[in-house]
Amino acid sequence: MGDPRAGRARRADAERNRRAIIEAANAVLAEQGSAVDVREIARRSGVGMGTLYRHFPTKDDLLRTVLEGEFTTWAGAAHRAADETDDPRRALREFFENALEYRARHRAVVEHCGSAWTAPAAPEPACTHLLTPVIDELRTRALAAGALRPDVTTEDLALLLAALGQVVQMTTDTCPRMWRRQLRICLDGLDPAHTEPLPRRSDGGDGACGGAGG
Amino acid sequence: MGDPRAGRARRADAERNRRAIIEAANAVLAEQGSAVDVREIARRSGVGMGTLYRHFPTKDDLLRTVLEGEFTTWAGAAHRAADETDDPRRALREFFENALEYRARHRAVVEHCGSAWTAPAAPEPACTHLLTPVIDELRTRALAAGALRPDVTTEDLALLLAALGQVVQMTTDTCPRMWRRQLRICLDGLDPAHTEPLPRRSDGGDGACGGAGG
Amino acid sequence: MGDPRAGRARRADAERNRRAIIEAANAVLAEQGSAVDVREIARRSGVGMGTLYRHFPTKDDLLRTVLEGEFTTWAGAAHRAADETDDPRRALREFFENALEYRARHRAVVEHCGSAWTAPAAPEPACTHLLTPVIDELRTRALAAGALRPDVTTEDLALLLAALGQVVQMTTDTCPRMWRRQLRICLDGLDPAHTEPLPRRSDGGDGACGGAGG
Amino acid sequence: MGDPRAGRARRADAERNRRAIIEAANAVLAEQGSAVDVREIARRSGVGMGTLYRHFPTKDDLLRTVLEGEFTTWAGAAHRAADETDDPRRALREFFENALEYRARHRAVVEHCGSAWTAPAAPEPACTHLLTPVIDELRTRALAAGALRPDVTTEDLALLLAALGQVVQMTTDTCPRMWRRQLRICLDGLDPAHTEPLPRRSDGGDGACGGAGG
DNA sequence: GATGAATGAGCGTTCATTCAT
DNA sequence: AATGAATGAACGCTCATTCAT
Repeated sequence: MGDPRAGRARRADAERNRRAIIEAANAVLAEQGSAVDVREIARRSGVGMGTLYRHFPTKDDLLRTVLEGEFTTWAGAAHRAADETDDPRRALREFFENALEYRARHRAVVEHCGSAWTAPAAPEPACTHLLTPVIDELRTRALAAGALRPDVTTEDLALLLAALGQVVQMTTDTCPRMWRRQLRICLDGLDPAHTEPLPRRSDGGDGACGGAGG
Repeated sequence: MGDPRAGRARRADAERNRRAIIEAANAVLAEQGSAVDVREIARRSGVGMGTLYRHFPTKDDLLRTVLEGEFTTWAGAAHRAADETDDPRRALREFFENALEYRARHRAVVEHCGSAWTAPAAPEPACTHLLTPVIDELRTRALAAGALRPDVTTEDLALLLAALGQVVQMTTDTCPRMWRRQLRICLDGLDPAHTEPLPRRSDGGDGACGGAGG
Repeated sequence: MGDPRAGRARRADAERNRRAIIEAANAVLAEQGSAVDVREIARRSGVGMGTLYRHFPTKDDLLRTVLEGEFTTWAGAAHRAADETDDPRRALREFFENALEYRARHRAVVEHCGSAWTAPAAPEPACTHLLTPVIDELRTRALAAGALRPDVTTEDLALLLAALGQVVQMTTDTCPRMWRRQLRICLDGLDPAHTEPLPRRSDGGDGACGGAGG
Repeated sequence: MGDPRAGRARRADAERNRRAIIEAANAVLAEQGSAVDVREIARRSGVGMGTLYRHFPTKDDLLRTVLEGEFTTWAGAAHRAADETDDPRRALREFFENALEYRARHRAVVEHCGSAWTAPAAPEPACTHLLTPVIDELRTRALAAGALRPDVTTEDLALLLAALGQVVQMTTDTCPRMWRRQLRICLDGLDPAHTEPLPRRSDGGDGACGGAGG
């Protein structure tokens, strides 16, 4: 009680718990998707339900935190990889390949890849959007190098990524290398040799889908 | 025995109910996906639980019936549309467009589009597979006309369709015409101008993913 | 409508249906006990639910009818058998043996053998009680021949029969001849060599259990 | 971690609940048999459904626990009573009397008394079988004292007990002392004065009913 | 701060009985 | 009179969240 380090110890403990929860949740969500029982996460974390709910007042909060973490580290790795690659076209291709090889195994990640569009006003500001800067960087560089259709937007690439993520999920158990074919098709479709402009995001009108996109 | 219309009258009424259930279920499943409460379907059908379960002994049976119906009419419409179109490339494009415009609004349909791969041995013989013949026909014709990369399989096209269906789901509320862009990219990627062969479905070995592929 | 035989034909038809229902119900109740689904009975009868419920306004009514029938034919057969047997002791033994061999296979019969005591005022006047006269006849004759403890009542014998019926049910699948041992024990216990009087049915007081007992 | 009493305190409360559930379940099962609604048990326990299902993951588990408890205390009491009684014949009689007086009121107990035979391989290892040792002890002692027919097995006694339990159930409401008469008859039938051997459990053949019998 | 027991609305399903035809 | 479809309360069970300790 009077020990001034008690508070600190608590803090440290709490922080350890928080991390344990996130880590366990990450594993479980990767394996089983976001429909898992919260108990399973608590069990794997080694903490009680109360602790879990103290740190994350809602299952959704936990989910969001985990996904933010995943997307953040993902974005970081992607950024570094991009910086190491000189050829912008190859950088883009490898970004997709790595994403689909290493991230699309994570069921909850893939499940929520589309949430940025599904519920853009929902309290999920940071998730898919964390990836946006990297994708945009890759896009800009590829564009500058003439390695990408000129009117491809970041959103386009993000949506293609999400879509191919679903393909990975669908086929991973029965035909794990299948997605490489669809990826190739998409990448080829992004080739600047295709000169016809892509359809407008909207017909005009007011609802121009919010994003600046380009 | 007795009035020959008696049996039929009953039948007619029951059939009306059956259809009402399927219709309501279809609507509900389209809106909310396959996780809905059966009671909601019963409510919207205007029938009691017992009636629903008399017609469909299991929620899954109902689901399957609805989806089979949906896929069957879809396949029929696609077939007719294909027959009316001379240009094989345009036929393929319009198949995708119609599919994504009219079918991909249906949450349960999209949810189950990947089940052929996820659980190929599951008791869902007729669903995605109902579409296979049409896709294969379109593919063959496009191939013959030199309007498609030579090694594109029916599976490839089905997976692209499923993937783009997810894009529709993701964007339909916030940017309903968005998917047309990703579709264009994919279609362009299918162009025979891309001469490099697609990656093999598998690395060799025994697990060649089962499908003949086409 | 005007045909005077129409009514009769209906009657005949109805009677046939009624008998079909009873017969099917008997079979089903014998096999599966009184917890069966009424639909199963209707199915096996070849009639619709409405017909079944027209003849028997309640599952319980049907049950009662079936059981009354069973008990009646049983009682008749037992009566005839008793008349054919001179030795009263043997007659009693064979009554028990036949009952347990041939009747105790009927699950619903055994289940309801005790209902005479469980709910004596219930609307089940005729069931176990249909057997009472035969048992009483056997008892009287055995008593007269000095082949039975003097104060054994008809109720005593009926209860022993019900109890042994349970034994048959318990053991029929795993040890089908087992009940003969317990029957022997009971029969031996009924031997007049046992001179000590049986306990009084009640402690006196008013509730003398209703029966005259015999 | 932390207060060592914390775990225990919870435990104590949970234990109280667990006991409350068992007690309430015991009462309800005694009154209404094993077909009761689980909600009724929860209600009477004063706990929610979740609590009940936390302690007993299945209705069957609860049932089993209650019955095991009931049979265990019963067996214990019977054992102690047997040890206090010198006269083996009287010990056997009093065992039956106590069993029928105090245990056979319990509907679920009586319902499951026959399950050892009905479903010997079912997941009910401990129930009727808990009683076997006591019965066997009583039998052995009675046999040694020449107070029992020589070829009476433990199974015979258990089946007689189950059968008489049914008699208690049948008569308890309308003639609560009735069973004493049938018990006397059975006990008299067990007298070694009856020298004729009991029928064999089986006709020979292979299916010798599994039990060693004793 | 941590614990994990408790809560209860909700889910998929069954079945005795009623009723339109 | 016969049919069998319709009804809906009830059942066994799950799980996101709360709360006493």
